[in-house]
Amino acid sequence: MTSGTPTQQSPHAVTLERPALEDAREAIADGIEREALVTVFGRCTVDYEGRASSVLEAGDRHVMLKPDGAALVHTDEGQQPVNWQPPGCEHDVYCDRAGAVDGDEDNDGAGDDDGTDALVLESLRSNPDERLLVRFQRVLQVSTFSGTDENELALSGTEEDLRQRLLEEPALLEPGFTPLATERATPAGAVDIYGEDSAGRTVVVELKRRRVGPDAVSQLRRYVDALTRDLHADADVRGILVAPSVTDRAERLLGEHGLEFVSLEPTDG
Amino acid sequence: MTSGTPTQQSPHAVTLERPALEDAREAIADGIEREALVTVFGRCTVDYEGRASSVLEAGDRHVMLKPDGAALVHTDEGQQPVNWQPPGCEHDVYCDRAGAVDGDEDNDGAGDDDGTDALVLESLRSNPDERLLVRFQRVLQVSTFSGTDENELALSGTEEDLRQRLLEEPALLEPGFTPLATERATPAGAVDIYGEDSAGRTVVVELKRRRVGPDAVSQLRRYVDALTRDLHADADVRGILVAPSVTDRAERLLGEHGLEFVSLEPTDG
DNA sequence: GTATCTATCTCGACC
DNA sequence: GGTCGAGGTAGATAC
Repeated sequence: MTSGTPTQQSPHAVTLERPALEDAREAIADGIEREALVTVFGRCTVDYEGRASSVLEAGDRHVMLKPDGAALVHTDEGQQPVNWQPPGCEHDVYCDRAGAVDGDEDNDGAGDDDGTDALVLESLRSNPDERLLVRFQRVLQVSTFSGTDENELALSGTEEDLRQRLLEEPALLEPGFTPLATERATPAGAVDIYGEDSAGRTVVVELKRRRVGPDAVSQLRRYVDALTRDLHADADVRGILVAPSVTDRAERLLGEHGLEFVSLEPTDG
Repeated sequence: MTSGTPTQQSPHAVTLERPALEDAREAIADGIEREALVTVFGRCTVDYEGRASSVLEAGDRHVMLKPDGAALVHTDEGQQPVNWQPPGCEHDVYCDRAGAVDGDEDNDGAGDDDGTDALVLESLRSNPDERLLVRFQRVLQVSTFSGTDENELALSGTEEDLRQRLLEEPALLEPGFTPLATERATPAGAVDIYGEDSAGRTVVVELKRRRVGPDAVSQLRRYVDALTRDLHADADVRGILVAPSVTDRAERLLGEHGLEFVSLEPTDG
């Protein structure tokens, strides 16, 4: 909760269990207003319309609304939400009397005693125009969470680490290699490491932190082609792919195009 | 909750607010045991070690453990979890007396009155070996959720829809185009649509549901190269990229390699 | 299991 | 804003 404003209270969580839909609506609206993280669990349908479109019939799901405008709908399976909306969206919540949902006519669940038929969460995005609609027939829990989170994730073992490693010890590529630039621009994009071998030939290095397939080889090939044209028609440009390993198809592609491979891990481990 | 076993009770949510760490541990262990979806909100540190490694210092975060073994750690920002574990992991929860965390020596929060220093959630994966450790100094809420979710997401507007559209109406590509196969195998991978134009020339079609960059052009190029070699040395193989639009760099690449582009959306909208 | 490719990819960086 | 490439990408599918 990076909303560490001076007015930040101590961290807290407020929960309603089996609330009437109108009470749930009020708690959610209040949570959005106070820029809390809001969760709702209950029986709902989900509709998405935008770049693609989707429909999800009734089931019990967990919905999270973040103060930055993100929305997540999770089932009990999978790491990914079944539906979502990215940060920057406008969240809205309201009760809907008109939206009777077939198959749920006999309102025997909780939250149906206030005359409303459904609690609707709406999340809107522009550019592209996209809309996420979660319609709850029954709400089992609503929570709002506030807190502080000043720290950021420190991640290591990335491609950036691999680059650092190679720049600090260029001989890991091959004896006599001299790095001259990183992120060197070419018409085909920026080259990871640009340098010279012991014979003075231009070397293009493409780094990948993990085992690579044909895509990485094509990428390296585009860089080599672009640099060959950029320098001289008959320039001798070597292309070297650096990664822990390559797939068979990628290895064949490397051979076909006269490219090389050096096995190296992001970390010394 | 697709765990729709015959013994499935009615959907329910159980919540503890500001529990002692040992009570939290018991509720979480019970939730994991009953294959519920478990959430924990509180002040925690997060460590990940595996393909890469990461450290996240103390802050208030929302953790979700799914019955399929997935784990998600969410801050109040971003659509993506700050740390996670994929489905298939083993979840474990225990209280830790030894793990005193610097900067939190004066235990003034809730849940510190039972003599334990931290509540630890551990999520283990094998192949690759990866470990996620969430250590709570303070727990503000624990919830366990159960329910039923029989329905699956129905998504449209995908690349598959684009393929269907083109197969039903091949003239959308160009008059006289005849599709002969989908997913035709080549040494470079499977071609989306393989067919013939009105002059009997082989046509390779690569589909993308959205605006494409250089990667898609390289992919198409690999297919055309592979098929040219596969058929005859002097075979005339056309490569056509079908997508809503292309970037400038991709367009230039298309021209360089004699490939073509047809603008088409996944849906008629 | 490995390999390949799609994705409402998300995210950040750079122009 | 668009473009580009990385990602602990995840997820599906074919081998």
